[in-house]
This record gives sequence, C-alpha cells and structure tokens, in this order.
Amino acid sequence: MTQDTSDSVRIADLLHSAAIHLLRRVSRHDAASGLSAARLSALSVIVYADRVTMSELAQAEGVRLPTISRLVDGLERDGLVLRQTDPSDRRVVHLTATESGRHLLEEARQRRIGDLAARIECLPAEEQATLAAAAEILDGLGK
Amino acid sequence: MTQDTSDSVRIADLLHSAAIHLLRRVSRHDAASGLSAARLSALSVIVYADRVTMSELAQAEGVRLPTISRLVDGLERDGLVLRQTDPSDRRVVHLTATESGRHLLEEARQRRIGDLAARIECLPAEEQATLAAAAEILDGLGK
DNA sequence: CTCCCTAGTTAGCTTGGCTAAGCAAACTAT
DNA sequence: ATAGTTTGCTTAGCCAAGCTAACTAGGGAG
Repeated sequence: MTQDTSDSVRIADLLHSAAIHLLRRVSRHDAASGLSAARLSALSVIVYADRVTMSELAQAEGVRLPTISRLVDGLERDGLVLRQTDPSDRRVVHLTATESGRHLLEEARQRRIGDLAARIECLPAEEQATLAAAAEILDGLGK
Repeated sequence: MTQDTSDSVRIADLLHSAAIHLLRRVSRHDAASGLSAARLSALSVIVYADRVTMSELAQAEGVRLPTISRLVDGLERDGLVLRQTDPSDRRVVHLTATESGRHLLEEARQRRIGDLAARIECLPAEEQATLAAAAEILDGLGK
C-alpha cells in the first residue's frame, strides 16, 4: 500500500520529466513555422477538432476568452482560420482552419514527429513496443 | 524497412500527443504557485541544475538572453533566486535558488506529480511497469 | 596597447496573459 | 410582452514575456 504509492510517485516523476524533455526537444523545430508557440498550439486544436467555438478553444488552451479572441484575430489576419457565427445561436463563433492553416500545421507536425520517429526507429523492436503500449495507456489515463 | 518507418512514425505520434495531454493536465495546478509558466519553468531549471549561468538557462529554456535577464530580475525581486558574478570571469553570472525558491518549486512539483501519481496508482501493476519502462527508454532517447 | 570576442544588460517594440467593462443574443419569469 | 438574468464574445487597458539592436564590460590574442 505504502509501496504502491511510492511506486506510482516514482513512475509519475519519471514520466513527467520524460514528457517535458520530449516536448522541449521536438518544439525546437517550431520556429520554422513562422508562428509563435501560442498560435501554433491554438491552430493545432482547431485543425484536429475540425470545428470549435471560442470558449472551447479557450478551455482547451487553458486560457481566458479575451486571450483567445486576440489570438484568433492574428490567425484570421494571417488567413489560417475562419470565424463563423452560428446561425442557430448567434452568440457563438465557430472556428475552422483554412486550407493554408491545415497545410502549415501539417508541416509543423511533420517536423516534430519526424525528429521523434527518427530516434525511435533506432530502438530495438521490443523497446518500440513498450513505448507504443505506454502511449496507449497514457491516452486512457487522460480520461 | 518501410514498415519500420511507418511504425516509428505511428509511435512518435502517439507519444507526442500523450506528452502534450499529460503536461496540459498536470500544469493546471501551476496557478496555485503564484508564478507564471515562464518563471516556474526557469526556476525549475535553476533548482535542478543547482547552479547555471544566464546563457545556460537561456539555452535550456529555448529563449534569448534578454528574455532570461528580465525573467531573472523578477525571480530575484521575489527572493527566489540569487545572481552571483563568477570571480574568475567577471562577465558570467551564476544563478542559484534560495531556500524559499526551492521550497516553492518543490510544492509546485508535488502538486503536479501528486495528480499524476494518483491516476497511475489506479492502474494494474502490469501497466504501471510498462509506463516505468517507457519512461526509462525515453530518458535515454533524449541523449 | 589595440582589437575583437563573449556574457549580460538596456531600450524599444510586438505578442500573449490577465481583469473589468461592454454588448448583443438567448433564456426566464411574471 | 417585457424586464431582468445569463451566456458568448469583444474591447480596453494593464503587465509579463518574447524578440532584435545597441550598449557595457571583462577576457584573450596580437
């Protein structure tokens, strides 16, 4: 029982630090996109959700509505996303990525994933399997 | 060969998204520290490195020197870190955390790890082992 | 001593975070 | 209906955090 707790704390610690290092590493390529970290992250949510409201995006980014509003101003000005007011409830604004937004994000994603995949490819098959299994478990953990 | 590549891309993709979700989740507790994300992250580097120069910190954070300089101004003003010029090369500034800085960081870390550990603890032992193994592999991957 | 390089800081800008206040659309209730 | 409330977003105004360019000061090479 006490053992269970200290084990999970140890694992949590390792995973936490691994996640930090992983993201620090892959995000070094993001500058090539020409977008700031905040905009790239918001664009990513919009692209993968296909359609989100301002409020949903704010919550996903862990940021307040006014922050998102200005961030989207920038993305819209750059032609990466579109605002569309919902006809059935004219208070809500839906966001969708433009073709150019999707394209830009896909390139950024490939740079990140490519870096990581190249290093994973050098691992023995067994370790690759462990990583894949762990990723699935973590996915479930997020509820 | 082609299979190897597409496998590692698939795994990279899963891990990347798992890392993002993991950090988004645990960082929700950071507001309780009273520090901004940038300051908390810088403090964490200083505490774990024990002693770093401004340049080292800038590189670790993926940010330019002037940004770090002002960030450290804030941390110093809050009594969380100390600047000390190196006597053997008076151009370089070493940073160390104060007791209060270390304490604040430790609390923030516990909030993050505690959240994660609690969820890991609910997993079957086998899945916990997989996570632990994966974390070790990822650690090695960062070189 | 002169020149240049390196480490940090300062200045001035833009972007990204916040709260408070505003506004219009959609509810609720009398 | 219409008065009041709630909801979703925007605007305004503040401060922190990012950048580049320009400066200061210490070290090293000649």
